[in-house]
Amino acid sequence: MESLDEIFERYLSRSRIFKNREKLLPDYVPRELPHRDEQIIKLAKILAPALAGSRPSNVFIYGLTGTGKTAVTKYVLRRLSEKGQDKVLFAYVNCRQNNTSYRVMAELARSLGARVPFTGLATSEVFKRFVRALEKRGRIMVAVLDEIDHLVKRSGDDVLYFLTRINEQLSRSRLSLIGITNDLKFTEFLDARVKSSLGEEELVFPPYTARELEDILRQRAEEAFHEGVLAPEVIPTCAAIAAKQNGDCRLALDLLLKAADIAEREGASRVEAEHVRQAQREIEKNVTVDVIRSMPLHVKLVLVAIYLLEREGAKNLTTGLIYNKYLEITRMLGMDPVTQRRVSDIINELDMAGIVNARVVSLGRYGRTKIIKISASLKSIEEGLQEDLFMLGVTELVTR
DNA sequence: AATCCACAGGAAGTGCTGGGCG
DNA sequence: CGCCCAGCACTTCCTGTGGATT
Repeated sequence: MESLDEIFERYLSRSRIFKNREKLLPDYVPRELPHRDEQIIKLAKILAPALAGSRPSNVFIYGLTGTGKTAVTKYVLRRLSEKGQDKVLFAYVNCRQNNTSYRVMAELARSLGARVPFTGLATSEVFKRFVRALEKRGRIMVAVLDEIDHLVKRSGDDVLYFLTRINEQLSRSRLSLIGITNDLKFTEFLDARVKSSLGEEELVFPPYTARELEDILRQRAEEAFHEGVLAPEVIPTCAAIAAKQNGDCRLALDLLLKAADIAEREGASRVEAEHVRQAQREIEKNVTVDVIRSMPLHVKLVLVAIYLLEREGAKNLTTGLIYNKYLEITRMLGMDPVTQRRVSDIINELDMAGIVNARVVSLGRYGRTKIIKISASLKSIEEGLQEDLFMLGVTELVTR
């Protein structure tokens, strides 16, 4: 066991591995974005008219996670605002975090300095405040709606309808929209008018190949690490793992960061390929554990039911089977159960979160149901559930 | 070809929290 | 103060359905 002194000392005496750790964090936008020249130029051409005072076309950006959509957008906007001084207004809203009409509008209005409480107002009131604030500024505004599919799936396209037509209500100002999504089929859910308006221009981001990921990592590594601290296989390993995950650059960078963190924690002088593999396991586990921890109680109880059934060796878990087990658990705890309808939704939520795998099948005479399988590791499920079960005094359910 | 199971999953509504606004 | 708002977890009521079995 190392002493506290030793732990703090390592940070005081500056890292042996990191030169600048921040350059690997997900929200850092580097000075150059390798292999995205085409997209950068196209986006810049679309947005450039803003500098001349005319409204740029709306843009729709597609691409899987970690293909550089957000980075390219932020990069181009940053360069544009450097050139345009305060001619152009910008707003960036992440619709995964702000996944309701109200919250998106509140973010946009706030970016213009309007005062909007985080709850309490009618959405139409927030619309009004946004319009008023924008009109007062008398500028062109470019609003980025990142992960816009989350918004539409939850709250419909009313906000988008409003935003795409907002220019009719403005005389001194203009609004352009950039919609970013990683769901390629998502436009199907859109109102035709919204779809055509938002899709005035389209931009596609293909996944990075392993080679391209290596280039990116090398460039970042140069900024982030001291020379010679990476074993030669480290970058190719990160790139290869991430390339398998749809060429997800965010994952590649995260792997590199975590691997280096692990190496540093160990007091190693170099990052080795083994650290990358450890990092991979840690990332996978952390994601599920965090997701489970933050879930409402009954979602956890349903997960306990699934977990127990799976451990009992039950095959072909169906909704009904799980519901019965869940009822048993709530009875044991003396709690009121939720309805089967709700449990059906909970199973879908668990599926969306990647913790279980649920698919609807028809068993003919034996009805139509969902077949559920656990897809996360049992260990991380145990870890995610532990605290709550401890509070309920039933830890023994999950630990043997 | 008709039947019928075991649910899926849509629509609308409730009760609660945490906040407006005048 | 009273009334209104959004969001969330959840309920109630409901119609729909793929395909093995009759």
